[in-house]
Amino acid sequence: MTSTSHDPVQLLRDRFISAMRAALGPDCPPDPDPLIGPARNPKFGDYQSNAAMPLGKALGRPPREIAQQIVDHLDLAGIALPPDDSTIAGPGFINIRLAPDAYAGLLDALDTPDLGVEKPAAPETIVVDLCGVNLAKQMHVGHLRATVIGDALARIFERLGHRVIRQNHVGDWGLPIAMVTAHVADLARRGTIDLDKLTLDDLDTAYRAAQRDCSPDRRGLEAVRRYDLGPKAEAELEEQVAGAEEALERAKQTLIRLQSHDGATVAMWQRIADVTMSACHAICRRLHANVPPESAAGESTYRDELAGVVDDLVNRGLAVESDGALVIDLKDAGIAEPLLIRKSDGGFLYATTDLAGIRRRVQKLGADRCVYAVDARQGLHFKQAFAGAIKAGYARKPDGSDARLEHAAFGTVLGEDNKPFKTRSGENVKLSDLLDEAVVRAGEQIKEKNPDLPADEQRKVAEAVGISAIKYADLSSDRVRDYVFSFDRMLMFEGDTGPYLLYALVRIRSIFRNAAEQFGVTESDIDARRPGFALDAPEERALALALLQYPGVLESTAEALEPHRLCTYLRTLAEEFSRFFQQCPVLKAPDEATRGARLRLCRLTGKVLGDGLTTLGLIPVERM
RNA sequence: GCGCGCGUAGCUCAAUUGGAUAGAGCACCUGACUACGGAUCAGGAGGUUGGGGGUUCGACUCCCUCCGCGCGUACCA
Repeated sequence: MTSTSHDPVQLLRDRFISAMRAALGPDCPPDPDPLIGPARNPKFGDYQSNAAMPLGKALGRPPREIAQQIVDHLDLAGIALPPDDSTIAGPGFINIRLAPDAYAGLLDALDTPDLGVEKPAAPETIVVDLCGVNLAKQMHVGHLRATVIGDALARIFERLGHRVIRQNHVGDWGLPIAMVTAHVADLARRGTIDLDKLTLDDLDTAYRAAQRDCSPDRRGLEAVRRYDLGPKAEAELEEQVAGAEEALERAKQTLIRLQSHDGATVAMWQRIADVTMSACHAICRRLHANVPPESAAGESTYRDELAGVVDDLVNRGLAVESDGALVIDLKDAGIAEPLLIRKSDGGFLYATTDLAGIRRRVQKLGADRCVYAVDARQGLHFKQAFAGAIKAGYARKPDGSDARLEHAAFGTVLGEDNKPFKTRSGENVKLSDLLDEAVVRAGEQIKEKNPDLPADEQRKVAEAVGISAIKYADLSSDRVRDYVFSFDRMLMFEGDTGPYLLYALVRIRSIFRNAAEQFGVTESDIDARRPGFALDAPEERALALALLQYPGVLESTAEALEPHRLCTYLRTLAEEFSRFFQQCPVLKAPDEATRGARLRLCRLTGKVLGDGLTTLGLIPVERM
């Protein structure tokens, strides 16, 4: 497999594979992996191969001997310095230092419109489950993660040239939704609310009221009777229980009417859906998360498929009865807990819907890969649903293989007290309030640090910085871990934060504003003339090495479904740029050639940084 | 009970998936042509990677065991 890549890792990989084949002959594995990566420590070189040690183990020979053999057959012409005494080190590391004149060529090759990211040979269709709002409920921090992480993953796939289909699996069906529908209908009938001016706040309140009204306090009633707390308390609770049972019954009737497409009931439900979804889409737009209306694929859209799914599973003997319910046994997949697909009362469960969801994604949407950005607490559920879907053949692709089904699980957002992020009274924090506060705080800092910014730009910048800060805080640590939500930390303008990354880009923009003023040179001039890279200073070479890693980082981020890798990379890139910027004068460079070379380096850094930030879903600005 | 996840510097987090002397940021200390945006940079200090055992050339990473925290464990989604 030859590569036309300009990514040094790929180039070195090809050279190493040839060398390994030549050096080891029949001992060489059929698909040798040279294990090339950026050098762990710059003092050893720029890149390293770790292939000799595992080979030594496999062949039962000293790894250094194997390393020597590989090096003897290694042709590094045009890429790296020829091997010397320090090439093989330690137990058998092979260290590579790029040839000084290779840097410029590699960077020049990277400086294409797609920044070295090659179109995939076979683009995949990847369905990303994200956002997952519920009808009649405010979005909160949980939705923040599902939206921000899901959108970032989707953007990364898109950036790599895959076909991405976003699915907002809206919780818009079932008894809880029927409860709130019935409740809102009641309120409307009594004239307590105005349907024309219905807000999500109204619905959120109604949702909780409906939940309460439909939960009979039987334990309370028992307790009152057991401890004989008096006829008054007993009567109150009896009334509560009776009322709740009645409300629950009405909700069930409402659900039946919904299922049978009763006009007035459906209209009420639709009104609730419209209000919820327009609020959801407004928040997503504000978050710069691409969750368009057409990505909505609520549970309701599966309602007519569920009976078919269950019949199918029963007919094929995959689902069996157990205690009156229907289950799929998954012991052969190593899962003790069976997957419930129908309740003993005949109702379907969310697993049923998710099976139908997988079937639709793979069979109808053509998914090669289904990614679910969903809370880690759903781990067992997805393990079961995936195993069940595979067992049922719902994940089978036309070529006979199974689509990849992956749960991009994320941890809980915690408050400063290390407990799940809630208000003091134990309520979920509204996502919109959270965004507001981040923006206000960002605005205060911007006003202080850059008072000359016109007021309207200040507002725009504060919005971008505040939102980016929240998103970066959510994306920058390992997905599955819980993290503590702290405005103070995420909005620091230094350190590992969104604002710091935005700032690095702002400095580059500023250089070009000055370059235009002082020398009449613009970014598009640099793009057109493409002045040669110089890369004499160590800071320039370090920055160049960082830039060259970009395509590889995007790949590994997509493979692992871990946006924090891209975050870490961008922060390192920003740091390398700051070092370069500190050490190497650009506009005050000693001569015109150096100035041009450094402007070109700034330009390319700006492109990669800007591209990376956008790919994560952050919002770059010109000034801040 | 069983299962899953987590435990790394005072704090918040990384570690190319088994590689070299475990790295960053905050906070702390010392410096930087009086600043191409200092919202920066250079340096210092800070560690028995929860404990113990094992696997091997090599372990934060894999296996066993114990401790602590969180979550999940069939008719809610």
